[in-house]
Amino acid sequence: MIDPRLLRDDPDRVRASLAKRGAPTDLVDAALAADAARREAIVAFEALRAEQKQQGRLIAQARGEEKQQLLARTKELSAGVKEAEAAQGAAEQAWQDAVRALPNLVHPDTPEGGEDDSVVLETVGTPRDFAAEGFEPRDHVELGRILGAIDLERGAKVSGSRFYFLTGVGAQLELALVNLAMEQAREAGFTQVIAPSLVKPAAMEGTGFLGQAADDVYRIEGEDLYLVGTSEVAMAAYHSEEILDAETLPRRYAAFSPCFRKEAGSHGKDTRGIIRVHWFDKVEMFVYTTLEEAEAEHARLLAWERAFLDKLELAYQVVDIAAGDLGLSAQRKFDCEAWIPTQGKYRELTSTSNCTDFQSRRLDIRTRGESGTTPVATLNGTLTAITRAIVAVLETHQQVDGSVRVPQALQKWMGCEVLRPVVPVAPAAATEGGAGD
RNA sequence: GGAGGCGUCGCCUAGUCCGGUCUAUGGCGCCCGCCUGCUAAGCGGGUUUGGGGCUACAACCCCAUCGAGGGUUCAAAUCCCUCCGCCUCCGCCA
Repeated sequence: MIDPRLLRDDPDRVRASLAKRGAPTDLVDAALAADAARREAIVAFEALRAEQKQQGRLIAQARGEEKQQLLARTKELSAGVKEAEAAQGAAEQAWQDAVRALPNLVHPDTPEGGEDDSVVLETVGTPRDFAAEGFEPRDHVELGRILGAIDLERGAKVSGSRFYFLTGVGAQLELALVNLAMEQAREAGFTQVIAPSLVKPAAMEGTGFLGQAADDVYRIEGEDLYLVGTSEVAMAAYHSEEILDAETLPRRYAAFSPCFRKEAGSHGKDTRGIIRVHWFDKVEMFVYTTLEEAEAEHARLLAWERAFLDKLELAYQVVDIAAGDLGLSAQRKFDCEAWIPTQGKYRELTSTSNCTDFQSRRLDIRTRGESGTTPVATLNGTLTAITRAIVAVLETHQQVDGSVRVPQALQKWMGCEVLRPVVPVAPAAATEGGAGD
């Protein structure tokens, strides 16, 4: 939630931010009206309540006749207090709803507009040129099959579409990626965490995932629990309702957890393979820091994401996500998109968001500064989302005979330099006009 | 799953039976000041959090806050109900 004081003092700034996202600005007027109504209700209730308390003090001291008279009078007051209290509660709730509906203010440098307006900041490495090498790359589904790494048929049989089993070197790859990510995080000073993937509504709500993203969230039937789509949810709620000592900031966590997404509204998109699935595992960086440090920390998170992609020896680009595509919580978001050879394009592998004080206000996470307690900033960034990392690694480092070269950094965790087919494979098809062999 | 115990403003703690200067006690820690060669001790003061009024976003005043939410009552830390969490024992399980 945004700073209510800012809303009151400078509503035009909030309007401008909404406009940049392409969202309706009348939300601001609704929130302002709710704020005025709320304060009015508070004043009314508190006046009555103060009077009631004062009377109560007199009654405690009074005796006999005098006491009876006072009692008669305060009985009437009591009803008024109850009424005013209920009115205040309702006004408070209406105000909460109105303010919480407002998305975070966007960063001044965030590109205006929707999905198509995101800006590529940098391109790193060069996509591998299979044509020059003279063979047609296999996609990760095919590679997964011949390496015995990914079993999609049985995933569908057991759990349905968009599910998979990682087997053999596939399972090894997941563990290797997790280990590599956790090792990097540990060396950078992160605390490693294994986080729960079932959370209470407050955690989901507080991180902003029950807003427009609610359709994508699994809820457990008959229980007041949700399956998280990212461990950001659990890690943001981790310090909820706490005041963190300033000396302990920044607090950096690298959390492993499974992630679950309904992928509602993406029917027909990425139906093949494990690019878009209902469940995957992920190592997520999550940071609590001061508002002053947030932007610099965001740059650091991006650098750590890039360092990891470099270790996987991938070609990728860094994208500054446009305002309309930020989601409720983020002030700014950078995606790292890796080149997927058989798709001929860059696809999101990791993403880092600066949520400033938006989540911490909702979850009540503060720090004690010179000017009293203030909300902290929260930031998150993917170190590795397993399935997409596997797709990029398999497709990028494949060889003509169906084997896959293991990036150097992963070799220590894989215990080998090359993944070899477990079934007989013909050499990949030659590209037309390619060098051949 | 069953039985019992507990939850008070950083930590510990008084208060809860029997509702009313509880406007929450005391200690520890911490902060400020005094004293003092220095330190310690001693002495004095301060020290939950959120919100509102008024404003210089100060000072001051007010309201809420005793795990959470309801209820009873003129009045609730205190009585009643529901929920949550922790501890002990039993059962079960990985």
